[in-house]
Amino acid sequence: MRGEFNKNEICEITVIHADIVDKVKKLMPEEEKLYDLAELFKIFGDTTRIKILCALLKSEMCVCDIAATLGMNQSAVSHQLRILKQSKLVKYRKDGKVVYYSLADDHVIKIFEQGFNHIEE
Amino acid sequence: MRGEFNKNEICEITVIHADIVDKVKKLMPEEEKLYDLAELFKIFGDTTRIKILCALLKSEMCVCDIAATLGMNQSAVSHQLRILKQSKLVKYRKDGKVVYYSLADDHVIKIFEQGFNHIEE
DNA sequence: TAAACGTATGAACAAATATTCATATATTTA
DNA sequence: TAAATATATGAATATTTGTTCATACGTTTA
Repeated sequence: MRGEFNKNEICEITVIHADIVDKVKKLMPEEEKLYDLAELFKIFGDTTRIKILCALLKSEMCVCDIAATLGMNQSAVSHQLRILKQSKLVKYRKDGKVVYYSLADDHVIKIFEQGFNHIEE
Repeated sequence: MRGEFNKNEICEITVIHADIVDKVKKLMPEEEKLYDLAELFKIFGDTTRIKILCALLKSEMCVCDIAATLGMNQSAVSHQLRILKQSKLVKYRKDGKVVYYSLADDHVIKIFEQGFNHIEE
């Protein structure tokens, strides 16, 4: 009874095709790289951030105008902008007390395109 | 003192560039589309699911082999496969009691590519 | 220089979600 | 047919995370 026996082992994982498991294990990218990839997509996995990025796709905007466009309060938008900034998806410039945000590069556009491709079919 | 006044209003959002806000509002995709886009990226925003997809990128695999490859228990993998299945990112076929999963189409590859492009610079 | 204003941020709270555990289901095999 | 096995799933728990509120910071202006 392998199941019962294995319950006290380090790991009760069963393997059916050891060859495939070995092959795929070798082909998998580094753990850290996959972690970073998930972290990146996590940024896109929030409606507020998607809306902000989508707005910046159309125009550079200041914080309060973004808030007005989305119908959200300034604080919520500011918090999310911080996350987008940390992920290097947006950049900003200051003009007096106004801070203008814009897309950091065109990766956002490409990622959006692929996303839309999937949901539109 | 507009700030204090507005605290009792429906909405205290300030607008600096009304023209830009109006323009961007018109150009924004439908709310529902953006929601769906965020939902899609949310799927990619989890390390376990990223690893599963990455494994399936290399080979069709059964549930327990995926679990063995990732060093996770069968239940956790099965739960995540259900989510991937619902999002139509993976498909499956049954052979006796074994269920084999594979990528539904090549959208996953494209989305991965764009993601890696961003983190690798 | 004091008030107003645009933005940033820490803390608190609420909601979402991933994993584990136990168990159910379905298929094969002895 | 009973036992073994591969997978699925509901419930519980723990963690993560988004929003709100209050307030701080930095800049402008009266």
